[in-house]
Order: sequence, then C-alpha cells, then structure tokens
Amino acid sequence: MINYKLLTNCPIFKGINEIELKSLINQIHYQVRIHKKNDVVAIAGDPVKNLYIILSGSVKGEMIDYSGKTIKIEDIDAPRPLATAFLFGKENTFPVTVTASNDVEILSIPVGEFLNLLQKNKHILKNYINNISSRSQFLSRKLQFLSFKTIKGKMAHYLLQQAGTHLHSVELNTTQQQLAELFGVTRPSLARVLAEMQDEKLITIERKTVRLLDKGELGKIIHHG
Amino acid sequence: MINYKLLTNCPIFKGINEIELKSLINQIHYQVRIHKKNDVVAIAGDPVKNLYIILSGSVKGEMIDYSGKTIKIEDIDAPRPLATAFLFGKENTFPVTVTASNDVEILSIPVGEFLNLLQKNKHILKNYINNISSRSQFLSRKLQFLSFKTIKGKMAHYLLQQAGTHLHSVELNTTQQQLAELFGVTRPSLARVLAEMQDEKLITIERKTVRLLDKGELGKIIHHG
DNA sequence: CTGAAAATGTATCAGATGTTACAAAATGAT
DNA sequence: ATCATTTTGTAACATCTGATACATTTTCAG
Repeated sequence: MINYKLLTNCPIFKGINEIELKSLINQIHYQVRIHKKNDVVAIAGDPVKNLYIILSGSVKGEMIDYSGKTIKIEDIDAPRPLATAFLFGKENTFPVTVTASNDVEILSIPVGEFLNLLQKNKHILKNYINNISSRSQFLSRKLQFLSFKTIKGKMAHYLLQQAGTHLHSVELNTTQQQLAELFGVTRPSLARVLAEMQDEKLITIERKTVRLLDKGELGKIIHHG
Repeated sequence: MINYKLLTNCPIFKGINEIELKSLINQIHYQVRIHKKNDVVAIAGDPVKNLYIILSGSVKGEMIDYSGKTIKIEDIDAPRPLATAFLFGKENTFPVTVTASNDVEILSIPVGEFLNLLQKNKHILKNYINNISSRSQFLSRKLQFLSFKTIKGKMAHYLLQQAGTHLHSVELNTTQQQLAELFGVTRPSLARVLAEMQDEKLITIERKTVRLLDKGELGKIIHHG
C-alpha cells in the first residue's frame, strides 16, 4: 500500500496534494518492490528503465573499486527518487551499486509511463526538469572548482568567493588541514602556497584573518596558477 | 522569417517534420532577436528566462572547459540551442558571457511557453530531457575521472571500466587526444603513461587494441598512482 | 597508389606538488 | 600559569605532469 501523504513530500511530486497524486498514480502502471536489508537493489551498469522512488526505508549507493573494497557514495531515504539523472540521456545505466540499508519499499514507474505523467501534470514536469537541471548545475560548479589546476588558483578562488564583492578580508573558520582536504591537497603544500602568496603581497594572514591585498591579481591567478 | 527546415535539425526538435514544427511554433509566443557581430547577447549572471535557439550565424561563450585548464571559447552555431541546462533548476543564470561571432538571429521562447511545448509534444519532451540528462551524465563522468589523482590511475580505471568483468582487452574508439581531454591531461603525458604501463607489463597496445595483462595490479594502481 | 594531414612516440626541461621530518607557535584544559 | 596537544612554518628531496619540439607512423581523400 502506498503512503500517498509521504509521497507528496517527494521532490518530484512537490506542489501536488494527496488526492490529486493518488488519482495520477492510479492512472498509470507501476510496481512496488520490497527488498530486505542488505539486498542488492541494482548493480552498477544495470539499465535504468524505471523511475524509482523510495517509499519506506533507505538505500545506499556504493562503488566497488577494483581491489574489492566498497566505497559509500550516498544515502537515499524515503521519499526521495533514485538515479533520476540516469533515466534519460545517452547512458541509461546505474552509476553505482544500490543496496538496501534496511528493509525498503520502492515504487517503480516504467519510463514510458513516467513520460505520460510528465505530459499530464505540469507540476511533475517542472519538478523533474528542475531536479535534473539543478543536479547538472551542481556538478558544473563542482567541476569548475576542481578545474583550477594549481593550489594557488584554488585558494584565490576560495578567498574571492568567501569575500564576495565588497569585503577585503576573510575569516577562516577551518584549520589548514581541513582546507587542504577540501582542496584535495596535502597540508604542507597548502602552507607553502599561503607563504608564497604572502611573499607576493597578494594576502596577509594574521591568526585566522586573511586580508586580500590585491583582488585584481587574485582574480588573474585563478586560471593560470 | 524562421527557417523551419533548418530548425528541424535542432537537437530539441529532432524527429519532428517541418510542417508539424511550423504548426507547433505558431501556437506559442516567441520572438526573433537580431544581434550584430560582436554584440553581447547575454552577460554571465543574467537570468535565463527564455529558451534560445540560434537560427542563423553563431555565438561564442567564454567558459571554463571541462577537461580542465583555462578559459576557452565555445562556439555555438545554428541551429543549436543555448544554455539549455540553465533554463530550469535552482540557478537560472547564464554561466558565461555570450557574444555574437557574426550577425545572428536568435529564436527566443519564454520558459512558460516552452513548458507548454513540452507538454504538447512528446518528441520535444524526450529530446529536451535527453539533452539535459546527457549533459548531467557527461559532467558526472568527468568528475569521476578528476577524482583519481594520477594519470595512471585514471587510465587504469578507464580500462577496467571498459573491459568489465569478463573481457581482457579493450578497443579504443577514441584518439589519444580525445582520451587526454577526457582525463583533463595533455596528450604527451598520456602517451608517456601508456608507454610506462607497457614497460611494467600491465598492458600491451597494438593499434587500437589494449590488452589488459594484469587486472589485479591495474586495480591496485587506481587509488595510489 | 600517393601525398597531405592526423595521430602517435619520444625527449628534454621547468614547475608544482607530495613526502617526510622536525621545530615553533598557538590552543585549551586543569 | 603550565603542560600536553594541536596547529602551523619550513626545509630537502622525489615524483608527476605540463610545455614544447620533433620524428615517425597511420589514416584517408583524391
């Protein structure tokens, strides 16, 4: 039995009331699948032919590296949808292996049926498109950040972003170690770069306060180290 | 005047014939905007409130290329759409500044009208969703590669992924240059690593065929160079 | 088949970052 | 205030990658 009230909280069905949703769902074909704790729901590489929405319980996405170790990527719990970005497009396969963290019920709507839903209801259409668009934008920003090759570039970008347009100083509320991890570099390397940036009169650091001495020059650095 | 025949080649309108398309377009509100060469069409940060499709001419966007390094000029010419990933979602702003490479005509469809189109025509709906989904998948894949620190790690991951569980050889249907761009590294660096991996008896390369000699060892390499 | 263009192999050098190690300084609990 | 712990500064060296250049091989159109 589907808990429609819970389902109205699913991002895909936002803005639709319980009665309306029930009527919509009953117009289409769907299945509800039940998996026990630790069952494998989908294996990385499996084709994605349905929209999956967690009705109860939660699942986790894991990548299995080639040494056999599993690395957890993310947890998804009710009433969130699964792999929405892989239902369409060129590569309709699960990017990760999905296993049940505990007993789960999963609503499974075939892609063709879901397309009908999208055409029938403008809320669902907008929600779904917003969902995958936001994901795309998120990835785009993340990629932009990683695309700064040098530590100096990452640091310049970080400082300018923190400072915004007006401020000329930034309070670091993290240790160098944490910042180094955010950038994916080692702590001594980050410290060295910070020292260099001070030598070059780009910034001064006092305790946790970083003063930006030359925002223009910092901006230039971003893209070429 | 809109060249509908050309417009049927737009990815968004694929699968729709000229007559049908003309009828669809005439059911909605739209504008055709004309820009002279070197005019600024949109500034990075401007809100995206319309779907823009180049009808004639071409525009260029300054953006950070996904393979990594610096600012690169992306050209978009007729009849391709513009900034499709930013029409919906949380951040509806141009990610780049767009300028006219030569005199251009741009079809401009308000987002509300475009939503109507999506609901009216299943081809357009599928095309558009496929378009943004593919983009999302592309970005996702890029990010995955960037998460491996060394080129050898990226290459090992790529080969094992291509080969899957059973195969012991992989056909490269890309050039080294394309592969290097996918990894965000330079072509000579990639070639050097490939040579090293052959020296180390991990793989052999003959033409476009790569034989994986030691999948276990390749797996170990992934996460520590 | 042939010649131009594209793709690949290789080398050298410079620069950026990781690794490791240790000392100095700051922090925080008592 | 004091001492243990955490954080930061710095150094020497190894390694990886980028940049650049050029020769060689492969591909493909004519």
